[in-house]
Amino acid sequence: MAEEEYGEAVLAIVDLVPEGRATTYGLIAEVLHEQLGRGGPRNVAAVMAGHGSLVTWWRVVRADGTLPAHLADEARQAYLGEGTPLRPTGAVDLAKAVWLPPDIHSSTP
DNA sequence: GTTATGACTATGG
DNA sequence: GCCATAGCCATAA
Repeated sequence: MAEEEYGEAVLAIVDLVPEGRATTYGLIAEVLHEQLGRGGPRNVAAVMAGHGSLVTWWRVVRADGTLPAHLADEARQAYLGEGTPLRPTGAVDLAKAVWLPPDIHSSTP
């Protein structure tokens, strides 16, 4: 159970990512692991695969700023429209565009 | 209960 | 710089 809760949490964080920025599966997974006690980049990806269409999925990239082949093409257009810093390789320049997810473990009273 | 799979990550060649 | 392997976590069959 609680798959929805995990999914909601993932979608919520993704929805919080500001324009022109991006975050990684690992970071989201790490924060969720603090909140829900379970975590894994694979699971975050699994949620995105199922509910990704409901959020700005292109703002979530892999640890090196790249994205799977079937998404890179569409994500690229989104990045151009939002002004997300990209690398010559077509990947997101995480050095500038990285966005740290809200660490509720320390921010929330 | 066991096996297979995945929008992942880190390390080694 | 790119390709292959190992490890990890949860879901689905």
